[in-house]
Amino acid sequence: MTQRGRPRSFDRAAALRRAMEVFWAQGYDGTSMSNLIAAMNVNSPSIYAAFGSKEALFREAVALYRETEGGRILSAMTTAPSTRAAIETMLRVSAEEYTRPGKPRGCLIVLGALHADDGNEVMRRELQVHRAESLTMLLQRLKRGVAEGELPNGPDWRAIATFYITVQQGMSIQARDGATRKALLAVADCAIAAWDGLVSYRRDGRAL
Amino acid sequence: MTQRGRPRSFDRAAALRRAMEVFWAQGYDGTSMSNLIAAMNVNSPSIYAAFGSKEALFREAVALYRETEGGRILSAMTTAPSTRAAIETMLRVSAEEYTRPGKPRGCLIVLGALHADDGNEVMRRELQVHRAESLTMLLQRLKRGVAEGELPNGPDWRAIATFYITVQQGMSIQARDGATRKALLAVADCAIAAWDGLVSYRRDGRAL
DNA sequence: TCATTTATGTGTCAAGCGATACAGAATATA
DNA sequence: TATATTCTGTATCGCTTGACACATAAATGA
Repeated sequence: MTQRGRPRSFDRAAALRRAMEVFWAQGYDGTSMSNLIAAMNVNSPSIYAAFGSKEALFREAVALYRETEGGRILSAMTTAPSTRAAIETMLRVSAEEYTRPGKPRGCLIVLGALHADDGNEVMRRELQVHRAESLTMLLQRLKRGVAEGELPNGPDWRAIATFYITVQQGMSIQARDGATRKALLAVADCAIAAWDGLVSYRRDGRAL
Repeated sequence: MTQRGRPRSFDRAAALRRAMEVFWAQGYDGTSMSNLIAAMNVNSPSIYAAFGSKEALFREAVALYRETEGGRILSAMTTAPSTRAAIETMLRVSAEEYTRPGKPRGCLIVLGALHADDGNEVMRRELQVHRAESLTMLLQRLKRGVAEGELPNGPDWRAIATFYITVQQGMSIQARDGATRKALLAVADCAIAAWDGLVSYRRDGRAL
């Protein structure tokens, strides 16, 4: 029993990529079905048949973003030789991803649904969960460094992880405002400049 | 020749404050006239008579925000005894402002209109200008430190100013995601931990 | 007292929103 | 070839959006 009925006349994966870019550039609320119809070059009944709803389409777009763009940040982080290099790589690859020519600037997951207006509380919370996962993964990387003896046990690693995630998220806004790749890399360098001081925190929580 | 005609039956300043809080919480696009009518407790013809349009109302709301909430950050920065204290104060006051109980979290100017959907390009650009001004003011404070001999002439002060603004903007997103005031203050501490290293940058741009 | 001026509440406008009903077209199975 | 199945384009649904027309209410000035 193979495929029944009239075959789909458009490339579902390609259409999803287009949708992802529109959501990425304009956010969930800022993207209308008209925008999607134009970008995907697919009429709305076919979009609904293939993806279910605007909400479901956004969910798939976010999943695709995490696999592709977001995945490059993560994999770069996990293959780094040291904890410090992992953080540095995360920030530097983020700077590059957020300023790719021909692509929307900044991060879809950070900028996609920040406000809780009337109907989009669900999507906002889902992106919030994804953002929280980024923190968790960075924190796990730090704790691995501690477990392996690379890093001391004293510092507030959660605070440090939060700091670097905050810098990364701020870079999304900077990218949206037109910051160059070079400028974002300089921001990453500045953040890394804090590392040595942060790692050598004393018991009382103050820098040496 | 005093006031002619029927007097206004609502407090314009109070209604503007209410509007500001709605825009602050939901953004420009995310806020509908229905939301404003409900929050301000004023019917739409009266809103249009008093403020002109949704766009003009948002403009006034942003101006009010800058005078009040934003003003507290700036004045704290200008009265600081040293450049380092100015930056530290800016970040710490930001952490406090972004987590005031009973108020929307994060910064109206940072979060108010990030996307360029169909009709709001004008407001996005205006907020962008305001954000650029924040960078300019911080940079001027740094250059003052250099001029007064407090700081050396070598470091890329624009990059350093951009770094601290990036942290501040990232804090808006963190605040939106529910970060506690304590957590944001810890982020500020981490950012400040970078200061000494940044100030002592060598000619070649690498840390000592 | 009465014209003038300004603000108010009711009701509504055209346009756009997300989502579908429907009939026809294109495939697989029987 | 006949039938069942699935996708396509047209056209439109009910609803919300930002904005405003209109008649009325409440003030001042002559």
